[in-house]
Amino acid sequence: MNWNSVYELVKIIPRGRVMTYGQLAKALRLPGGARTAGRAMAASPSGCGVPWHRVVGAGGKLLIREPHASLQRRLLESEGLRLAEKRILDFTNFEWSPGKSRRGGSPEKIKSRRRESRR
DNA sequence: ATACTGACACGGG
DNA sequence: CCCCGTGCCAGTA
Repeated sequence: MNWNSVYELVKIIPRGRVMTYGQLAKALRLPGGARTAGRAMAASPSGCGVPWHRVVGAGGKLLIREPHASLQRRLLESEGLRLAEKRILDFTNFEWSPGKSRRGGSPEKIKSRRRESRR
């Protein structure tokens, strides 16, 4: 599969922001949903401009296992994100969506938008 | 070719 | 709040 689209989207995730696999899948309309997004990220070339560490599980959960888990945590902390043992604290404040390129340092509150797509 | 696993998400206990 | 099971697609053995 051509994960190029996925990588492109991941590349445009601003520093200090994160996106979930599900969101990625929805944005690109990937068949299979988050699973496919996860696969794409797993196949993402290391150290090639793809900030894979900015992609996390739903709710900001850190699903990646070692040896990349430590690296991801370190990178996220480096970007100013506060991390718990298994998830990102205040994740809702850092969740980024394409189109809402809101730069300004302090993320605004995100409205509770769930279940938008209803066939 | 089939079977199993995997950087997921959601529902239920 | 936590953990477990299922559905999904693609890649590898």
